Amino acid sequence: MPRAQQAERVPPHPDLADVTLQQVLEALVDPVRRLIVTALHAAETDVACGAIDLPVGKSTATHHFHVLREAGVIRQHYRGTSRLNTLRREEFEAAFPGLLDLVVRASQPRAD
Amino acid sequence: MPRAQQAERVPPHPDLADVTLQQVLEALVDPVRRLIVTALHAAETDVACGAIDLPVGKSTATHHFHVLREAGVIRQHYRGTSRLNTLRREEFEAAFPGLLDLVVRASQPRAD
DNA sequence: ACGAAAGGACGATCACCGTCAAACTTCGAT
DNA sequence: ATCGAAGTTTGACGGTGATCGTCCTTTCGT
Repeated sequence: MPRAQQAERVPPHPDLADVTLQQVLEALVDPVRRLIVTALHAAETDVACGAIDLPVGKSTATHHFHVLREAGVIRQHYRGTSRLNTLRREEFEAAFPGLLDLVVRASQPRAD
Repeated sequence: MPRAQQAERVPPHPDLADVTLQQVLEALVDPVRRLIVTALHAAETDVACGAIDLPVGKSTATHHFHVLREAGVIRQHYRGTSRLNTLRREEFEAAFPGLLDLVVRASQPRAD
């Protein structure tokens, strides 16, 4: 095992051109996953999985992050024992304009 | 039974302000329902349920139209033995901007 | 009045997806 | 070297929703 220089292992991320609307809708239809999206949107920097408190167990959380990553919604990379997450804002917005806004907006208390 | 003048029975339609993003995403995540949306979008006038050919049986189709109506996506009214459907374009667009466009756009062969 | 056409209601089935617990892996710190 | 923290993997379970077939209802033609 090459002890290289902290290779910052990166799990596979899809090209957003290869992500289908079906995938994206399936990803965003789950309330827990929208919670994650909302939290990441509010964050200024990368956020570790455990830093977002979710109403589900660890393994389920892992699953949700996985789904979001495969749908091109978030980007993940390791740092130490943590996995940091970010929204793929611009990219995603370009591919599915308006969608993230809808999710974020719906999470806010209606204050018209 | 009052033989009134063809009362054009109308099933209950939700106010779009009462429709949640959750509902809408659940409605649009189904490919068959997106097919319906696409067909209605392409149509110039109201369309009967049977006029859209779907890869499912009659009762299933009825179910899908029901879900779409409850999610505020379509409007339905009877005419004779048929049930006519329309998209609630402006209303829906105002409540969930961009969503219908995403669905319609995704249904078209990628012709960038 | 009858029959056909267009839907709707109902019950059953089936597959999938979210959930959890438990065991395992990695990395950092002591 | 060891321990703990943070995730991951795996397998099992359960609920929900899509689907179908069948039967019922309504309305239009004739």
